[in-house]
Amino acid sequence: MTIDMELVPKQKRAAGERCCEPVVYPDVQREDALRMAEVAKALGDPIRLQLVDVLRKHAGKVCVCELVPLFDISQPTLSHHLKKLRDAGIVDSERKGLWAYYYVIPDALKELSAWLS
Amino acid sequence: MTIDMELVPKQKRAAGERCCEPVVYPDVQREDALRMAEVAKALGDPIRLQLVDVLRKHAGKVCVCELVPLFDISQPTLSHHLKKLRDAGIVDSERKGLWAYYYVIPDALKELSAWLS
DNA sequence: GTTCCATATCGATGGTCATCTATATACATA
DNA sequence: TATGTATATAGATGACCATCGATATGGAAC
Repeated sequence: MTIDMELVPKQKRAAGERCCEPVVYPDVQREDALRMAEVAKALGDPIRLQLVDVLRKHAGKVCVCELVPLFDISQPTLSHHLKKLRDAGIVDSERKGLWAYYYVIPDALKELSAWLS
Repeated sequence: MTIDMELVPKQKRAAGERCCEPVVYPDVQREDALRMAEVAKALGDPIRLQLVDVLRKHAGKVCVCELVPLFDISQPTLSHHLKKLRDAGIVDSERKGLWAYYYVIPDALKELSAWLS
């Protein structure tokens, strides 16, 4: 890309000095950033991060009733966190009678993980 | 770990049925989760995620004056985002005269990246 | 010294968040 | 049908967030 000289500080431009190397536009476009930031935001709470950690450790699906006693929060608050994770597309759930089973959606963390590494 | 039978629903316990496999405690402990969630939270905004993307593309340090025109936000708002990233330990800055240079701290994203993959 | 510039901070605003208690929902048991 | 149980939703509260315009800071140029 070219440099818009209007963006280079005037006082230094006269002396031919630049503040730094030409800037590089983000490789990550706005839409990619929105998608990945949504996932990162959902992981930006320690309880949700631990929830995802527990769910990922299980091959199968985990009952909410097993998750509640792991955390020092009320059941509605846990339910709220699970909803946040579901809204972010990280987990999904399945109902069987009274019980609800949650699991991590395969590849849900793939894009963010790839960008991070 | 052992299962606390008090946590297993009573109606099903009588029949010997379990809701799911025994739960596994998070491998990620509270302190690890706090640390990683702090990083994830800082990346949980599309502008900050793009900022980190731009900074990572540069070997050296990038002047704030080059960053401002890349985003459709005011200079104070950009400054606020850079502060958030610095508070999260993701970036650091250096002043030279009027200009401020930001760069990604090596390995700042390492722990979260490793956990994600 | 005075003016100009890049960046950071301040103060306000409207929105979102995590959490709780209380309640609803929907299924199971007796 | 009546009662109990697992989960979700509703409503409230106090804290935090992204954003802005205005201003402060502190260095550079004239």
